[in-house]
Amino acid sequence: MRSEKVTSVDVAKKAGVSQSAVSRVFTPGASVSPKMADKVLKAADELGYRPNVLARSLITGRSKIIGLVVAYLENQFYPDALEKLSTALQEHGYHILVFMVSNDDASVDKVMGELLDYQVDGIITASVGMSNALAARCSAAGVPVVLFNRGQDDERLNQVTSNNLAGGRKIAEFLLAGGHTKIAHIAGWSGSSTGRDREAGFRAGLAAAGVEPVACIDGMYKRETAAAAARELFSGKDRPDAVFVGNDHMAFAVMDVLRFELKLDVPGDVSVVGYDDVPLASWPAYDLTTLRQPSNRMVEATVSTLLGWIEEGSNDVRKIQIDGPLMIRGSARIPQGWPDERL
Amino acid sequence: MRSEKVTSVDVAKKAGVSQSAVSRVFTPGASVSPKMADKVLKAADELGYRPNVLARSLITGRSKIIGLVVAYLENQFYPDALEKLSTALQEHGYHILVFMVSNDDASVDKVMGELLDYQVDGIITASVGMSNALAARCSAAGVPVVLFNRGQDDERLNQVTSNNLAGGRKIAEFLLAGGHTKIAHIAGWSGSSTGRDREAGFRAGLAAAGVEPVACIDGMYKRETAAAAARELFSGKDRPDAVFVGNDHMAFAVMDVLRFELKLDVPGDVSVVGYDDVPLASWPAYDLTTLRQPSNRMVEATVSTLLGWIEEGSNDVRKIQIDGPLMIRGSARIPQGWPDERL
DNA sequence: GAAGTTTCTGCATACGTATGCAAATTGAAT
DNA sequence: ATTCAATTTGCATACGTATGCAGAAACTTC
Repeated sequence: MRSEKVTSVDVAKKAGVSQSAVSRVFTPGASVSPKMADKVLKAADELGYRPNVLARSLITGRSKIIGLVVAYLENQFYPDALEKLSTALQEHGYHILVFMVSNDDASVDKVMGELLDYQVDGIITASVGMSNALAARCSAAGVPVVLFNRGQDDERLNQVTSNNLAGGRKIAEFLLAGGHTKIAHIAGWSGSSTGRDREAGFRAGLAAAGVEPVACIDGMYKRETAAAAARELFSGKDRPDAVFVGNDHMAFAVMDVLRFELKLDVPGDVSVVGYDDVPLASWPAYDLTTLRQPSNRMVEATVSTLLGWIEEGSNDVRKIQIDGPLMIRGSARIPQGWPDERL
Repeated sequence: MRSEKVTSVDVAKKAGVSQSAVSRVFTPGASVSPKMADKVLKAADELGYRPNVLARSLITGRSKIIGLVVAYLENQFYPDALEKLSTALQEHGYHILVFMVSNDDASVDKVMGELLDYQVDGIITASVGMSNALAARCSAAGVPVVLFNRGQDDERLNQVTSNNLAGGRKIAEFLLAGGHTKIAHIAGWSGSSTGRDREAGFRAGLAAAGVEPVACIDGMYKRETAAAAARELFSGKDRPDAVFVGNDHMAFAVMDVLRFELKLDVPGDVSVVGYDDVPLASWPAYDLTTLRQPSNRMVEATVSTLLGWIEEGSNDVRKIQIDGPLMIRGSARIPQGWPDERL
């Protein structure tokens, strides 16, 4: 009942040819005559032979495996990205090996070690940073890294993000145009470039009109933290009339608190704007105005960067920023005559 | 700038021992003297040596890779399960290789072939069925399979589900006790055992009280299909006063239609009950009454089954059903004195 | 049909590790 | 010190595949 592996040697024997011939038939671009290919494929088919990827990778140095490091899948943005990444890579013959981490350096380091043990051809980190030591190790091992939705200064790391600065600014302009005067921000985790950049862009946008946010709290990209922040900001008498929340995942928590705990009307009493445009944002229950991170294009950029390094030996580090439109929906007051970018 | 692999041979040379000695130091349970271990570990450390998992698996026949086949991650139940599965397996030294499929046999067959090429130690399919031919191939290859959240009659396939029959019945009883008289069902995909079992249990529960559902539509586990079904069911004059929706993901779509398109009150006009208890179900915006699939225990059962086959050579096929409680929330009328199972 | 060119094939070896076997070392017991 | 057992080590080989090299075969061209 144990497995009965069929190897290229078996096929060779059955077809009456050499093992190398079999190998060549299954290696795209190798030199084989049609006759040979026929013979071999027939034998292979009868035996149910398929090349062993692991053995192959031992010799080619290519495993066809991409390591994905991710901290949590609760924020819908990430499963969505994972699905798209996996599908896109699959079309190129690669597959994703998943590594869950908690977002501290020790955990990332440990996991990344295991990752390299698998001889992955490349690494994608989703919303996870890397220590410099680690970046050095990957670089030394010749394994390209793309930070997906996270920036970092290291000169060895590719990165793909949305244009968070521009996005933050656009949201500031939108809220100002809507006539809001007391504008707050529940920010993304300050330990992340995305959180910092969105805040910086947002502040810059307000500052251009001589405005300052009435409050700015780190929501840590967590529902609970964001909810607590919302309670703090909006319980008092002199509450803000608008809030930009650092991502949709937190924005949902904030809206829940505003509506169901504090009985405030959104957008009547408070305008709420998020960031990401996850599928849930367009569901009528939230109908959230939010800045879209174009995950399709981000995935595309990630995959092409990675494959460029792996298959074409590229070695220019790319720091890609992709602009996204503001998705205007019902959770924030819409300024008179504001152009809808989606049109 | 290309990679400089350091192998066990390098370490052996540096430590002045044989390659086998190095191998043994890194093989748990092998016979090595403390002195030897010290020498080798020191050399390994200085060179930054780590064993090559792929080369190792070539010889041991164990890749430490588990293939996960999954159709879509939009339904929050699956990313949640994926996260838990991955974390649990990681603790045992295994990792998940992801394969996305569309849910038709051809796609599954193709992908499953690639899967076996990677010499995976085991396969988990999440909400995806398998052709018999495929089951046979996995079995012949000695690769254990666990169907997660999907049942199938094949005698070679392990499976872990919630008790869908009991769950469906429990929901019927709950709705009947609430005094509902016109009860409809927007069912899970009829091509899946979960969809069929939930419906069967639900019908049985109603039948026990001499009641029949006023309507029963296949929602295909898709938002759009479920929404269309809701429009059809609830647009007319003589609308149902309760609906059991085959999973939470569809139930959210149904609630959106009821509230925002048809301006009906939930649960005032219509009671809605879902199935899964994904995190979103407990958010106040939906506050969905739903039957919990205990994903923690389902994951635990999946992992222990799989590891039993892989590491202990178990070969009894397990068909595990796990009971879950009804999570009573605000989307359905609560019968007088109905016991809260969670207490 | 001979010479030259191109295409194809088999041989041998390599990838990085684990493991059976026998030799070498250690330790215990006399 | 000597014998015997137990432990540790190195040697050689195997896992399943890809590929450089040289020879064989096929095809051109005159």
